[in-house]
Amino acid sequence: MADRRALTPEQWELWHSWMQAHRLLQRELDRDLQRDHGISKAEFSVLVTLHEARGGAMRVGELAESLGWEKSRVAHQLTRMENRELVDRTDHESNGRRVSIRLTAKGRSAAENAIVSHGANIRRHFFDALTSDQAAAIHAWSRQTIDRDQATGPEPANDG
Amino acid sequence: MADRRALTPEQWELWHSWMQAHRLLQRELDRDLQRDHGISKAEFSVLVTLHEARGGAMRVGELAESLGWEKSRVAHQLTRMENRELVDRTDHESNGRRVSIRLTAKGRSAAENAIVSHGANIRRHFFDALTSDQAAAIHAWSRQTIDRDQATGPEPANDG
DNA sequence: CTCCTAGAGTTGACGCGACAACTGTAGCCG
DNA sequence: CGGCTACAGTTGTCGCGTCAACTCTAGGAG
Repeated sequence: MADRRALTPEQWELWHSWMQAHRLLQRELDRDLQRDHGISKAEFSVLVTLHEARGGAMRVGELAESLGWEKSRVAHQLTRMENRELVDRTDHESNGRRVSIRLTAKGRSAAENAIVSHGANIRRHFFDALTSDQAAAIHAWSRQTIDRDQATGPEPANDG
Repeated sequence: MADRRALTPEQWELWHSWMQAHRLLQRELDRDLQRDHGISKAEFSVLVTLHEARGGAMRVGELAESLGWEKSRVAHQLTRMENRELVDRTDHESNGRRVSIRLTAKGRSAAENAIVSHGANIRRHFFDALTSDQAAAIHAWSRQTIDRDQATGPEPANDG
């Protein structure tokens, strides 16, 4: 079934390029965000998600679901962000272990300031250098990969 | 209704999908490699690069150049791999600080065992979900991004 | 009531990756 | 010779991300 050599040299080259390009892009965006707004892109994602939450508060599980992250990752991230006073955790009154996550004033303003410029950076570093064919290819692969993963291993908590 | 003015909703969706798909893929590949061969993909990259080196030895800088990694990253990785007895560092004879990196027997066999199955996993999780047009588009973007990065930031330490 | 389980959330350990600061050697120039 | 610089490599620190193990609460079965 499988060839002796699983991939051709061209495929290895493609693979290597793809990984490296992705890493370079991530580094670039993270640097920009850090320099201009003092936050990382993981922090950005959390801030924006909270900012868009109606009521301004979410539970950890909702955040994880909405971000597509594992809960433990969210918990760790929130710990770091709480230390930096971007969010706070308030015990949900009388509701046991449930916790409400909220933006602090600092977190809110970081979210609002960062969102436009981060979008502009993504555009500059990514979309501007992308043909529509390339965008379509990447999008198709991404959707497919996510769908396949959800089909084969629905590990991230999925209420249902 | 976000303040997401810099990018269209479709672009944000593409971006978000891509980030997540990439992470899922990496996790999948890393899990497979860990389960089947007891190594990570970072370790795999180093092992294969050393395995293909003529003479079986490389210096840290060559490794960094060949992998497209920063030297500090290589040094940290080598420390971990040395602890796990996958490689060893031998002082280059009488040549001051220069160091030769070599595979151990364990490292060599890990490399040889892992390469086919990792290739097969990459194919299964990545290439099988791509048409050749999509692969070409992704390859083009990757090369473009890497070239652009090398043009804009070749690090001041490298050139006089 | 007590035990048992399920779910939400947290924690610790560990590896990856980036950056900055450091060590040590070679070579050059006064 | 002493000092300056360039370069190769290492180290420390920190944030990200995963996994496994843990705590705490609620709810159900005996």
